[in-house]
Amino acid sequence: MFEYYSHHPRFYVAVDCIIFGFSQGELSLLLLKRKFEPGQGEWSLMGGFVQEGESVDDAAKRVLTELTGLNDVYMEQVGVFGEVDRDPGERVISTAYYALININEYDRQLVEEHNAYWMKIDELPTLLFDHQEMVVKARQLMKTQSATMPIGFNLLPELFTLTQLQNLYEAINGNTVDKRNFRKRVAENPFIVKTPLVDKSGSRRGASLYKFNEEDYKKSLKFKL
Amino acid sequence: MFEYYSHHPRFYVAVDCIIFGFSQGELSLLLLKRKFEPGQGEWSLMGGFVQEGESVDDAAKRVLTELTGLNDVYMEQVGVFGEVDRDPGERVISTAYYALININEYDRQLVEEHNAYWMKIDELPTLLFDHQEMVVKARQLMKTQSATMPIGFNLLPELFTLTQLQNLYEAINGNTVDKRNFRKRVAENPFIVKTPLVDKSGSRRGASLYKFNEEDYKKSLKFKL
DNA sequence: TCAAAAGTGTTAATAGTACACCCATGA
DNA sequence: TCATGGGTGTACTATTAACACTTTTGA
Repeated sequence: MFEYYSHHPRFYVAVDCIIFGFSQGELSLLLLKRKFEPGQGEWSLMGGFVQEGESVDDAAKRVLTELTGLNDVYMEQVGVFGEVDRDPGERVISTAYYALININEYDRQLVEEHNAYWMKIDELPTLLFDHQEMVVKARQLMKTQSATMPIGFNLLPELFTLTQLQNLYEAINGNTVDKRNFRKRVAENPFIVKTPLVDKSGSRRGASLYKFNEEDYKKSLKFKL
Repeated sequence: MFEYYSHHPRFYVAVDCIIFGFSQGELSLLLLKRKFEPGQGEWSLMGGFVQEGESVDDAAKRVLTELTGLNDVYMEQVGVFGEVDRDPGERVISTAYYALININEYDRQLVEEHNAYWMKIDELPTLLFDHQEMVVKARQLMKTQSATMPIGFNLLPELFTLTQLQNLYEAINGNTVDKRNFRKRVAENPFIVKTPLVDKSGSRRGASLYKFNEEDYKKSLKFKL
């Protein structure tokens, strides 16, 4: 086409996914024990190569679906990792994305086929290449974004208790907060609404179930917790 | 090497730079009036292709130096732009970076050779491809980062008055703030230190010149303005 | 009846915002 | 002497943080 492009080199372009899940008050990542070279036997993020006719964002979605069977998952771009020797096999430029999934809803068979396991975020194994760095950056970004965007709900079931929500925010921020202060903030948030339903599984007394009203949020696009 | 890679397509990978400058109380971007196809005659960001043996970050630095003659410039990655048809000539995956430079210190001849001009940030021309989107994302990111990282000083001379500093923060945040409140915040910041020097160019009375103590900042890595 | 989680208000401390006048100087 | 930008303090408001006991109910 234009001569402008043709003297320049071309590169393999990949995507890698930092897949967050939440259960039992703890954040986890879905990691692969690699079945192939390079890095066979090592732990890595789920990744894949960008294809012709596919945007980078779409490649990330495809790769996530290949592993989890899920569509319409919340994903955000973390950044480009473009060091020359980051992959010892060949030069590959990779874009990291984080994904937030409901840990109860993925396709267990696909995950098993890929040799993938949930690992608690504070007990992660050593990861190959620069995947460690991707995870650090993804955690940081997710934490920042969760303060001003209602992304945490992607990690919870549609109906959740306030204790679950508080545990989630504590896990994301790596702190603990006072229960009364937390619930006061929730009460001030017009998009977190109480349902008449009660979850009896976590206590004898039972806890009210809440949901996030996404429709109303989309009208205002303001969120704070 | 590994067969793993070889079936996958390869892509041109580029970088584009959103170059911020500050003078007369206004933020500007350094933009090119393109001398070549595709997009000849249109306005664009300064860009270039990643080369073999060069990291993506290094490509961004090189491209910035090609235009401005400056080294050691503050740059941050804004994100990957990977839509299939974003460049009508060929498929190019581009990573945007923003750069903050002291508007008094670039190489004017190089800039002229590249057909580049400073354009006020609120009077930008229409940009080609998805460069508009890159600029929006860069402005947003820069604004966010300037609240918690001492990046604004890259846009100022080493010695600056408090009025200049206030004008800068107002330009970044798109607001105006009370002078006394602003100066109170500055006084609480241990890294912004008064020098005995006075700038008589902006007023009859003269204004004290301040500097940012980068050494002390690096020891604490905490910043707030 | 008691263990275990749910639920509930008030007060103090801190941070942020609003506001107006005098000062120093060169032309 | 006066026009211009530099410099300063206080009172009010809003937000955030600290803190402890009662309720419900199934085992």
